[in-house]
Amino acid sequence: MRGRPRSERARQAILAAAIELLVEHGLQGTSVYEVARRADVSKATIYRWWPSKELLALDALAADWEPAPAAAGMDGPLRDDLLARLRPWLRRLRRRPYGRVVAGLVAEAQADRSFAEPAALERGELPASTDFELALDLLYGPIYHRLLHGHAPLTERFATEVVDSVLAAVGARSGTLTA
Amino acid sequence: MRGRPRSERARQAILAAAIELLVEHGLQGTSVYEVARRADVSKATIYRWWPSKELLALDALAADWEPAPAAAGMDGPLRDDLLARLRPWLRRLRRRPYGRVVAGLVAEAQADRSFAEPAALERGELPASTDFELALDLLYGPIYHRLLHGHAPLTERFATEVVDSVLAAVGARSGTLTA
Amino acid sequence: MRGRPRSERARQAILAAAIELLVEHGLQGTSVYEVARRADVSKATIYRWWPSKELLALDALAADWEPAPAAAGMDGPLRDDLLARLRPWLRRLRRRPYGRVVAGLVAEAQADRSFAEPAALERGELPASTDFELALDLLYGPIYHRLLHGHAPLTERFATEVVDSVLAAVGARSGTLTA
Amino acid sequence: MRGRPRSERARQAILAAAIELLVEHGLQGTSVYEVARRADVSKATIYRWWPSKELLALDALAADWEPAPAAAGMDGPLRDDLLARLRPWLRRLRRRPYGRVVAGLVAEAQADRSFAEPAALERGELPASTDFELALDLLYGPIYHRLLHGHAPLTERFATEVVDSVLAAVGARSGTLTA
DNA sequence: TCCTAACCGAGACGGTACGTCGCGTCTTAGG
DNA sequence: CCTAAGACGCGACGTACCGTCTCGGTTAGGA
Repeated sequence: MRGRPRSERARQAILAAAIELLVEHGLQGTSVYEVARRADVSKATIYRWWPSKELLALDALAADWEPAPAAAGMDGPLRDDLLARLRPWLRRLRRRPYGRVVAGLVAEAQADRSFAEPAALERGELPASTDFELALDLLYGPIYHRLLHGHAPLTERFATEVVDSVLAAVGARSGTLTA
Repeated sequence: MRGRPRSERARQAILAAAIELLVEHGLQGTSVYEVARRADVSKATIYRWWPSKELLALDALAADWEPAPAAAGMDGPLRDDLLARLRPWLRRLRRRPYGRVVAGLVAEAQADRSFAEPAALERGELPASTDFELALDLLYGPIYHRLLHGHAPLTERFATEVVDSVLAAVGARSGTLTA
Repeated sequence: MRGRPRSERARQAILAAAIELLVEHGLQGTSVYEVARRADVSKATIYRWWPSKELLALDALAADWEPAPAAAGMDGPLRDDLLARLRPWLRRLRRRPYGRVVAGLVAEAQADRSFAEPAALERGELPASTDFELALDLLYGPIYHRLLHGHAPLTERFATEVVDSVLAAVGARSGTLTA
Repeated sequence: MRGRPRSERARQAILAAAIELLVEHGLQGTSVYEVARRADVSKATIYRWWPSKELLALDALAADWEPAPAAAGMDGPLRDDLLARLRPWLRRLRRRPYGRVVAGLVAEAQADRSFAEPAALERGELPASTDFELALDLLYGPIYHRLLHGHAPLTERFATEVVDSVLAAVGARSGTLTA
């Protein structure tokens, strides 16, 4: 590889400054200039690596997301598995007011659906008749709703209730679920 | 009251132009100048009656919402009542791609919670132990999720499934409801 | 005329700030932002009326040029007439170090030739054989040279010498001039 | 002296690319990056040997100037000597549109005065009363004026006329010279 | 022969200014 | 009192160049 290597320090400083400003002021309220200033970096350096403020925000969000906790067991009952996945997610959402950022991003792009996909379907635990898209809506919908609406906290109990609600719904529809 | 009266023609033209541009380009992608141009109206006239672009968007959205269908019966079973309320809502959402507007508004303000509040609680039909906030999340969450995510259509069937899911969940938690 | 009228105050403040910065820092060293700041004006207002920094500089230069002193008599001998025109010009050039600005502008545009054109030729005082372009070079060239080079002052005596030089040259070539 | 020697190929390629771009786009319109690209050279290599774009331009201009034609005889009459110096200069100026470069450089630096200085003064041919600075203005001024203004070609005849004009002027002032 | 200093290309970096765009405010003239 | 027209201050946008700075790789001497 030729040329001066990309500055790792700059990359991290940019992402750190970005997430800081984003959770505080939201996507609209965050200017690239201010990110550059806080990161002690040139604005051009930001645009060299991120084509827009929005994609920087997406990246900053992802980077702030602590590395997935191994996701561990794939073999327990579905309920436990879903909870094991949701809980750390909510824990992170509680730690910082990501709502403003996510709301801004939702206005531009689509969220990623890669989270639950492999989890349930591939293991065949869900009744064959289950509408998978529906399950996603029932699972993610309430969480996003509460996150964006901010009318109630994203507690552990809430996670349990959402998961149980999905399982009850799916079970009710198929009449087969153990849950 | 003296002086020239407010131009009703201008009001309607503004709202019509606004909703048109909003569903096409989203909140961010819509400029007040362009709304004024399309409505053949002065920008100042817009700001005389709406304090900001966002509030204009909210108003334009509300105005485009066909007048509520009387909301009629309050006395049927809860399931029928919820469905009677959701169905016309989804019908309107299917008519036009409101997703982009709503996403933009969510990024700024909070949605209104006035819809379901009177419906269920006041009638005491929900089990006493029910977490009302949770019910709201379970009901609205999936709909917003599908609206904003756009991964599947907001069909009548979807409405039924969401309502049934909420009732199943609530029933499961309280041990009393089978719907 | 409809709409808010252009702010005369802004126009003058912009031109004043511009010429001030231009004579101090030259064309390159003057930023539109700084002009805006000093004039207590928005940068957009500048670009609304001047398409570029260079054209603003040209305008600022012209505006700073005190209104031509009537140019009066057209009937004296050519020598007196040329001197009457050159003197106030040099006086203004001495007042402020326009060299830096002019140098910058010369690098972009062409100077105006409207000054001497009507003066001599139309009065037929110059010998018919005179190469008019040459006369212009002989008259303006030394002045610009001294202005841009800055190696000697633009004195009254210098003006006299340049004019006499031109007349001597032209007389020598034609063998007819009174001078 | 150890280490890899400076690449002569790079030096020449840089100067060639530079003068090419300079006469085409002027000093402002020429970017160091583009010079590097055309010369197939690193930008750092340019800055290792030239401290700034302007000094590179000066060097490129000098390099493009064909080696002085020996300047030969110092013993002829002044008129012949001046013409012998001016003619090749104008010939070069006709070859390429150096005007844009020179204008750019004038805006930054001062031209060199080394050309005519030794020529006349040291030989005592000019009347003692002559203002030497004035002679320089009268000689160079018209040439620069025509070069930068571009209103007429820098012909051989023009050179003759300028020289004669200077001599006439100087002669007229001193009352001794007829040239 | 191989070490090592000075070179070279590539290209990322901090800065600074550019010219544009949109917001929400204002100042006119006119209905 | 309302309206259209449109200029205004503000502030962010994304781009372009400047001159500096690492990198890895190349090319001579001197040991």
